[in-house]
Amino acid sequence: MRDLVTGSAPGTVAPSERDLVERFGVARMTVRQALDALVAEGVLQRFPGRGTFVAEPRRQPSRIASFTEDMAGRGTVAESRTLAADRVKPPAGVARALGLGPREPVLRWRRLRLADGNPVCLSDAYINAALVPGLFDGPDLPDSLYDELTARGRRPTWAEDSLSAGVATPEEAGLLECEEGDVVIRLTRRALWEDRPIEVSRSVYRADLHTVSFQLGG
Amino acid sequence: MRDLVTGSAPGTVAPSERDLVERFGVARMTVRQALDALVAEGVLQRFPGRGTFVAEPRRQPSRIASFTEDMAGRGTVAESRTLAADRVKPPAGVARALGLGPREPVLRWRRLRLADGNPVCLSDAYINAALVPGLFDGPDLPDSLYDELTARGRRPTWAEDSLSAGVATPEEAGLLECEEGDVVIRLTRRALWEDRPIEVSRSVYRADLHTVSFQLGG
DNA sequence: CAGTGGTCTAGACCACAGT
DNA sequence: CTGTGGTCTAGACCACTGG
Repeated sequence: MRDLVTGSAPGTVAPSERDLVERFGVARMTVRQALDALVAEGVLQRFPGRGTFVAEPRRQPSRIASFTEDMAGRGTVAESRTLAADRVKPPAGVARALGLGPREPVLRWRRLRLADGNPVCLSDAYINAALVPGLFDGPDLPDSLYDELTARGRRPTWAEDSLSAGVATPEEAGLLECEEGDVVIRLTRRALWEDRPIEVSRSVYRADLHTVSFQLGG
Repeated sequence: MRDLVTGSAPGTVAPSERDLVERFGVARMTVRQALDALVAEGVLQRFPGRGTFVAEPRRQPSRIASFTEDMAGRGTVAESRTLAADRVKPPAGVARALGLGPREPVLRWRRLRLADGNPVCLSDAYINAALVPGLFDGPDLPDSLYDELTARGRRPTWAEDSLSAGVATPEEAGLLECEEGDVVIRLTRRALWEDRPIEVSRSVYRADLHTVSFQLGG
């Protein structure tokens, strides 16, 4: 069904509903339900009295992207160096954001992120261990946190990113290969899976090497 | 129809489809179409074999918000002081982002934004004059750009916000009542209405007074 | 005018939950 | 087992568009 229109240029007329009824030997309500799905996806657009047309591709709001995906979208090569991957007693703010008590197990994954070879970001991801058991137990660490969460059916379904700006601490400056006091962007993400907090991350970006962007819908 | 469930606690069972058929003396396909709309809105959720239930309120991704709306969402009072509202020859970058030639008319609205009385943001909004004719021609300026665009059926349908960080210039520091060299967040918005660029704005926030956040979906 | 999508009817059979 | 939503049929009338 989808084959009839996908690949067609935006603005192309789709076959009329009554056409499809004959072609597939099916009731019109059935045709409409199939078309309804495509309309909901934004593939088709209906105009009463005129017909059904292939829609202009919709601009999408930002989805929840990982660093790797973000960089891929910019056409730059992301690298990652793990500085720590362990079980920690979470900082109080992180425990609160994860909705966990101070004793509940939390995994931390500290990474230095490079874009095209330059150190742009230092990130600490705190993960609710109960939702991703054995994450660090394999012989190797996962290549990508979000790929691993996706593979386990735990990819975040909602997230809030909060951005502030400040200056690099001595430790941050050392890792990011910049000067103490250089301007940095601080990004905190709180990510939920099915309304349960699964990941809280704190990232520090070198402001001279990185801008952060978001696409917003209607 | 909507009255039957709205206001009910999440998790409440809705009347079954066959119930509604009898109650309204209508065909089941008709009932389903009505329910489909509520399901699409996220008000209801269906479970095959069990029934239809009032859904948990969905977390929403960020919509395109104005400064005023953003502040209202945080429970703080927004004020605005207009520093300039005029027709300008746009900076080259702005003209490009608006998809206009350097000669086409662009309106600029420069405002100082206060939150709870503190100057937190200096913003320049550049507006495609052709899409909002006579915006500044009335005896008074509009109270809110986005309210005015909404009233004219021109509220942006899509936008991209890009964030970077830096330090305040002497001019910015003077207006924002901070020190030259203080850390600031720079936010550029490119807003489209029906795929046509309508507004480009550049805002500078005092990093010590403001954080920016975005909610992301799936 | 003929053709389009929008809506509706009064049935039907299916797969699936819970008892 | 009964009741639920999921899907489907073979019609019907309406409002709207375009020639």
